[in-house]
Amino acid sequence: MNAMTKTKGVKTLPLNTILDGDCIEMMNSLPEESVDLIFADPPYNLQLKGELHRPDNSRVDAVDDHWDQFASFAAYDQFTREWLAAARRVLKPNGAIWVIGSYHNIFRVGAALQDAGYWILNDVVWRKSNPMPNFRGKRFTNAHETMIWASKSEAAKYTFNYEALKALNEGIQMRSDWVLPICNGGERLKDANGDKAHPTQKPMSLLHRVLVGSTNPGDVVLDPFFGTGTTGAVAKMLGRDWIGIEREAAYREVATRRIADIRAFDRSALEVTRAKRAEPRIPFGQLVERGMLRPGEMLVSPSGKVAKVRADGTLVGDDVKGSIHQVGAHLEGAPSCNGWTYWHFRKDGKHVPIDVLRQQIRAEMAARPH
Amino acid sequence: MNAMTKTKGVKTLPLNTILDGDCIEMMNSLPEESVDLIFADPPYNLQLKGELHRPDNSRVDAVDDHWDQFASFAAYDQFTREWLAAARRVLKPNGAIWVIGSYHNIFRVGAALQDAGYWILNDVVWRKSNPMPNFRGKRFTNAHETMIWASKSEAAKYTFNYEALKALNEGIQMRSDWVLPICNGGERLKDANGDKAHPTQKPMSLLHRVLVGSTNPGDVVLDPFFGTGTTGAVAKMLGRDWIGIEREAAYREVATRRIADIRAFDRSALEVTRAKRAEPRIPFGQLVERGMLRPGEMLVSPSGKVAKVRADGTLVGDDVKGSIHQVGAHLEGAPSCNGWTYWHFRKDGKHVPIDVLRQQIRAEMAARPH
DNA sequence: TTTAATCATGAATCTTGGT
DNA sequence: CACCAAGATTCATGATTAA
Repeated sequence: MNAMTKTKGVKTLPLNTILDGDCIEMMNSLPEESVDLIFADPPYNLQLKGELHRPDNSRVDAVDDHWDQFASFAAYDQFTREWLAAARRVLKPNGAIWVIGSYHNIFRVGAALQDAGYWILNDVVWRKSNPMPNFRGKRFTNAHETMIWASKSEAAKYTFNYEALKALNEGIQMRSDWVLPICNGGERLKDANGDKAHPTQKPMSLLHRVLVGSTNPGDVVLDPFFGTGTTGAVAKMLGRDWIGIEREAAYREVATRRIADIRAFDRSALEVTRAKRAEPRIPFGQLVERGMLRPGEMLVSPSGKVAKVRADGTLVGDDVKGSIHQVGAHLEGAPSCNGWTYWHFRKDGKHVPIDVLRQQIRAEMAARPH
Repeated sequence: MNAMTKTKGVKTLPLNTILDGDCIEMMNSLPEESVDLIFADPPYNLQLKGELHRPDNSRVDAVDDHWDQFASFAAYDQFTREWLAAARRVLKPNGAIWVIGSYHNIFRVGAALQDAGYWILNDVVWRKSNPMPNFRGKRFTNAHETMIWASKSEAAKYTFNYEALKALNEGIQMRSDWVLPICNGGERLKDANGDKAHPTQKPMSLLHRVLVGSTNPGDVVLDPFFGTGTTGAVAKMLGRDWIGIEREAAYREVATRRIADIRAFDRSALEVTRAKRAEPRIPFGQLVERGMLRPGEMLVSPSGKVAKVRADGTLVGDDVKGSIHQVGAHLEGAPSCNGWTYWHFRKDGKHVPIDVLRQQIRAEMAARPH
């Protein structure tokens, strides 16, 4: 599945390929609003010290020389703002972006994201289980990196596979701090000399969690700083389409070989636990229509409130009538109420939530889709 | 020890007192280059919209105080730059600053710190052991806050008590992520009505680690957003001098009473700081994320039942899907099942319990406990 | 008196689809 | 766009109440 067109625009989307060139130019060559997710691992600006030289190469003596400091950060800021703008252009309205960085650059990236109109959803800390120690004992072990997850706008309906992430975390909702080992061992790519092929290769486990959590199978994932292609490798595994941009030929070659060796997981393994919201909606009245509940039958709540079922699928209680949710909320004096779990009917002398009847209908619908 | 003079300047340093007024004006009234450390917990600019209810319909008591309201990012940035400039003026040349924040404000603060000429030494993540959950399941649990530790300049000889922190951390060098509980229980200050005296009181354990690590006894610690005075309380305990600035009379009164009750070098201060070592709970999903098992791979049980691994760490078998424990229990018709010992994967033609993979991860964690 | 069950709450940018 | 209604959604901890 190469170079397929997925948009209505004139330009085609070069799916599952690595583009050779500057990330800003290449992003600007792609169709507008065409990708679902961007994962970006931009330069960390660690060479800042080197940029603290004047144009004539004289060394800056005073460390509080604001002009030089500003000039250096300003250059990084300008680069950041430009690639974030280009990224924004190719992102679908309901798309999202992840950016990873360290304290050297992440504050500037985060501020630029906000200034560009992105809406931060979380900052996520990758807590390294095996970081490099601080050898000189002058600072804290730099044991984490920071990722920012942001939607294109405040109003965007971003993808978040809450239930899948909760399942990944053994039933407890996923937190903003992820403990994962750094990339080493067999996963770490080596060049012909046996040296590491890329200085900052990210672990696949990190991308696995990002892509399972914020994309669906078939989505298009763009990585403008592709490096050795961890994003593409995990995207292929997980049945997502990907686009990489990388200037360095050596990285492109390593990434190409690497991704070619990846086998995608079969489709059924990619199905993840669905959110209830994705289930088909069943009006309460259908339970009455199908005879699962009889008009006139009394429902009870855990707190002992009662209401009577009417033929049109509404309830009537003391002083109130309306939907199962409205009557429940009114009787509890609560701002809202999920009537499906609140109301119970009597069966074999026991109280059973009416939600089990809804589940029966859904099971039937799944067995006979039409 | 009140109102002692510790500098050569004309102005005196109002040690161990709370100054009433705007933090910028009050800092500008202090002598230049007179304090050793600044700890700042500025407004976060949360920009909350409507109300939020827990699933049980109770209302979340949000931070909606007037002091956290800013008209725009630009207004917040200007405020930040002004107080950071004033802080810079009172800081000794070898002094340092800590600022705490969340993703709402910390990127702007960090960029402003760098622009003002501060030199970031570490960003430190406070990982909350008991954060508030994300009730609506729309994002990751916001389980951490970020602190930036910066010296006044790149050349500054900042204080870092490496050995003390290593001792606090059971002999292993202190990392940039600190697991500490939020402030609750008896430590949480209450007002006359029994409500929390301040919406964002920080735990003493956090300040303990900051002050042990980056000050010496007799140093002067300034907190321009004093609130209920956690910084002053811990400073007094640890034999450091402190200066607080706080506009709200109610907070000043609570802080004054609180600090008066503190006894220096209270043994309990040390006990509070010791973080409990987290139990190494390993979600099954981590085996998938780490590539130890592949989505689509089949697991078998001793009784011959089979199930397929999915990308989100759930299993799917005949007629059932869920966690390794749920699926095992269902297939055996048992009330419960230990999936770790029940399920086996195939390796070199043999069936190996998946618990072996969990033990591998635990062994890695034991070798590198943090 | 002891133990178990229940309740309260924390720096939160916390829904979605139809009319 | 506004408005309305359906209905989905929580973890750890300490205090309080019940047994």
